[in-house]
Amino acid sequence: MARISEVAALAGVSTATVSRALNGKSTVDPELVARVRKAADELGYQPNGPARNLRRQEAAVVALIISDVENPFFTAIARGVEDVAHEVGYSVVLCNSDENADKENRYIDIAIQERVAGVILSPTGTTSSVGKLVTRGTAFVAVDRPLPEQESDVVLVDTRLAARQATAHLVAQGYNRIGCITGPLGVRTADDRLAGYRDALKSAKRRSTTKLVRRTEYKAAGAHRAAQELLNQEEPPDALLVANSAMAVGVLQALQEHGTRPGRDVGLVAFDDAPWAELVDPPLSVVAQPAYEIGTVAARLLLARIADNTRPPTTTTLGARLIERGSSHRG
Amino acid sequence: MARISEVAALAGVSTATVSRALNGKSTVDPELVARVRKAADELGYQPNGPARNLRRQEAAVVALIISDVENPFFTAIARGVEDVAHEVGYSVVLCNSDENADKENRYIDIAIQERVAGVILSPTGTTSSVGKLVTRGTAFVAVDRPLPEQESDVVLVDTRLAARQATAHLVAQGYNRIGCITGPLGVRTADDRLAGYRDALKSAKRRSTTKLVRRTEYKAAGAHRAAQELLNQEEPPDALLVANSAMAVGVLQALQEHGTRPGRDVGLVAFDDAPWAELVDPPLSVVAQPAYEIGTVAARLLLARIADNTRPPTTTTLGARLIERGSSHRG
DNA sequence: TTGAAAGCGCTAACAA
DNA sequence: TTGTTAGCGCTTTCAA
Repeated sequence: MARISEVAALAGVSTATVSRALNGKSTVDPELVARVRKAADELGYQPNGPARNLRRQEAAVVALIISDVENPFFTAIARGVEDVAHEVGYSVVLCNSDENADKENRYIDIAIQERVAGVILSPTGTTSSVGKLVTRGTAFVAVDRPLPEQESDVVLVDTRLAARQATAHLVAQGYNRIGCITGPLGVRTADDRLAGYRDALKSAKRRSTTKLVRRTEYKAAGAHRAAQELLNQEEPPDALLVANSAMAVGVLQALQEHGTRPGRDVGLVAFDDAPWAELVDPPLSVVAQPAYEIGTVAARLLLARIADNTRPPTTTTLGARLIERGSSHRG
Repeated sequence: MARISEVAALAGVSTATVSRALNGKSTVDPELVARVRKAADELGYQPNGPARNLRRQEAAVVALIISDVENPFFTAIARGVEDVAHEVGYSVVLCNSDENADKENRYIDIAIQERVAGVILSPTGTTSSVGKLVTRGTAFVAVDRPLPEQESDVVLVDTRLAARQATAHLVAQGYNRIGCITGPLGVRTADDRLAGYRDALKSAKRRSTTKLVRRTEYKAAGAHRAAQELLNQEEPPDALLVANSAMAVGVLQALQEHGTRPGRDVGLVAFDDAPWAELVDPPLSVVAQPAYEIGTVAARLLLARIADNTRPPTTTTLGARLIERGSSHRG
């Protein structure tokens, strides 16, 4: 593979000039730039990234560590990040932590080792290994979930309020025994959605009982089991707040198997506006989160922090939007 | 950030010994290994990746360039690749080409610059810039779609056969005017699915007419328009073969708006077994592709090629499976 | 405006 | 088994 010295030789200049010419540095004779370009093209020259990054002590790369590549909420965030990062010449590498603290930790180590310019991550929540980033001074931004230590920029959705509104909507529709299927204990969004659900029951003067609450992985299978359990209880719920769209799949399956019709028999609101939400019968009421915007905001914050790591940390909270459809109406 | 020389100083050994100890090289006194480990821990030492990669002339990274991060088919491939790569200590960086030859090209350049060990990609199909990889001797494997030049390993699904079987199934169910909504001209899977559709019509002695065929982006919006057009024709189709699950969303929407019931009014089979396929009414018949397996096979082929780039190129073709559900039955 | 040369941090060849 | 040292390819002072 061609090296910079070969380009220099072919163009009849020094390697320093090649470097300057190719990196668009101010002061190079235009004629030399042309000669260098031509030589580089002829040789199919591609700069050696590791060498460049070693010398520069930083790579124009941001790492995005998300907890589930198969969750459209996170892939939408990824698009937001990409679009902003690419505008300013950064590459984005996507890493899938799978809601697993070990994998998260591993990817953080890799990000540090590769000397990426910054990291955006949705922390798994447990013993966040993010401390390493802080001590090393690597710029980073948390998305979707705050960090326990909270020493950084973070982009959140007011998910507790959204859960409260969704639950209040179910109350207003006349449902009486409203249940909740949410994510694992310790995952902040899961906790917040549960808290919002309880907030709403409280202001409606409903008793909230743990019998109507289930916590499970943010996946279809867990939610499926949880819904089955709830439905088979002596006093089953007549409505459910479901904490994400993968879970909604499991819940809808369970309802189907149980011969229970959403809306009429069991009111339903789920987080995340999946593309298929309008296709099921009745259409699924959802809490739509501004995922793409989370990504763009996070990327801009990260770029600002890369430029100046002394900025005070900020918290950006975006709103979610309840979209009422048939699954939360008795009619 | 701590350097290897600091670890060496603290442990009272040379940098070479630190390097050997930390990389698990055969011959180091166990006692020294312990001392080095301790020193490294104390300093929070993380090796400098660019320096290591520069020296080694290769990074233990494989780049996976897929055409749509939001398509579950590709994210499932990504999981397969990850699982295999991680087993042998490689990291995977995921890049989203967005079905855009420029972005694909850009990511290929980056992969070359970063000296990744190998590349797995679903080529956009046009003027594949993959040639660069070949000339540079970077290992790579194509997935989902073959390359025009075809000088490499490739993992495919027999999508033409699958399309043929799906169409034959619609014929067998008594549908007469079967249409097809497929992806853009030049995208191989789109072409193949159309060809399989035509194969089936031919063996069933049905006339195939371009009036019942539409080509569009592999997205919901395009398929939605296409379905509307088809339905508003004088002689609308009474069945449709749809080339992926994002498109199926658009088509189902169009049918809903048109007051047309899948199965009874318009038979429907779509590619890709989305998690929601069983939730719509009637459940959607699909062609399930072995996406995860594509990923694992591709990753293993890539590893083999990294180890030995002189292997003859292979083509692996996996089968797809037709899952008949309500949307392709008149009853 | 250009070139010579140092040096980023690591690994591996060679020497001891 | 361990240490010394060269050098991976680039960018960037410093000098001309």
